[in-house]
Amino acid sequence: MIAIGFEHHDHATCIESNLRLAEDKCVQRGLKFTPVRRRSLEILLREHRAIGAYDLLAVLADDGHSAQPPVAYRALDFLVTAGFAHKIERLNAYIACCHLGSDHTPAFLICRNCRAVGEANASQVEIRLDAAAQAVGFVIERTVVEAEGLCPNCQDAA
Amino acid sequence: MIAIGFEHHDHATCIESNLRLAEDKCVQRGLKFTPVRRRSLEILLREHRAIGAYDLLAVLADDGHSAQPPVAYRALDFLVTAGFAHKIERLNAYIACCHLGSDHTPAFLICRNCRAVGEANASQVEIRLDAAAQAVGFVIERTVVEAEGLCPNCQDAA
DNA sequence: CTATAGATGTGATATTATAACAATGCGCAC
DNA sequence: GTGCGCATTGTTATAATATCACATCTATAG
Repeated sequence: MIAIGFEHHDHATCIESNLRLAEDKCVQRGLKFTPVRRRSLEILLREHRAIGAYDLLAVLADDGHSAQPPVAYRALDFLVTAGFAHKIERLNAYIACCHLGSDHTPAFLICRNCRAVGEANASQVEIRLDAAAQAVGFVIERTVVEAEGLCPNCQDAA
Repeated sequence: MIAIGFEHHDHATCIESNLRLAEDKCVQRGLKFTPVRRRSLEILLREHRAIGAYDLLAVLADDGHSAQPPVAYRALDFLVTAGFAHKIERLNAYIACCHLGSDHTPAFLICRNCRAVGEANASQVEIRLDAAAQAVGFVIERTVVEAEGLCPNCQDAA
């Protein structure tokens, strides 16, 4: 299980390539990567932090888009459904996916101080939970794994 | 990893004994198990389902308590902090703990249809995540593990 | 008895999310 | 190319969840 998100990397390239990847996926699947949707993903990609729907909305509004909540929620819903972004339940906030497109069960490492979020693989977790679930006849459809704590930077600051 | 919550059991006894346990814990730790707090836990214990803060508030109001939101949120905060209840992040709702008092990392099985919630042990999950976290220097303080799906009853109904 | 800290009462407000319906645009059958 | 159908977007309103701020009460340690 490898965690991504707290290492340094070429961020401009990271944004570009993920946007391209998303575009490709949309073409493959016949989804419409409209300007608001594309721009929303771009905004999320600029951070490796969780962003609230209303934060996203504020940026979209600056761009000249309509500033009504459904605009942001629809874009987020599209991105999450397409697998381009995830919702961080613990924060009621959203983050761009960093293994864009590949099918996966993410686990998140959430800094309670700066809201930076790292993404790890939780497939092992899912397997174990599934065993427990089967024992009581429960069928799992989706799993949320979120660990809250302090990221390296915020530990140093403290 | 064993899941609890979907089996039949003597519910009256379950409520009674958990309330007594909570009372004991409060005495041990010098916490005040006030009427609103006790009643709130009782309300949560009556269900093995997740209850919204405003649902709880409505019941408290019927009892003659003040119907302002802080009443419910304070009681819930106390119960969660004491380990007598958990918040289900996925639902923004609350549930009584069913291993009351024992220190544990819970994992939840949440029925998306009836909101029934089973509690399993996630200590294995925590260990694995911790390994991934350490690799990037992240310190985990708390872990949320929530699986969403269909409980045995709701599978039959469908 | 009294100072204190924790608990509660209460009104206001912040934050997150959805409903409902009209208007627009875009691909496609004809 | 026209018009039909459907997904997307615009817009208003409102629902659901959560917190702030400050006054008042209560138990209890000293």
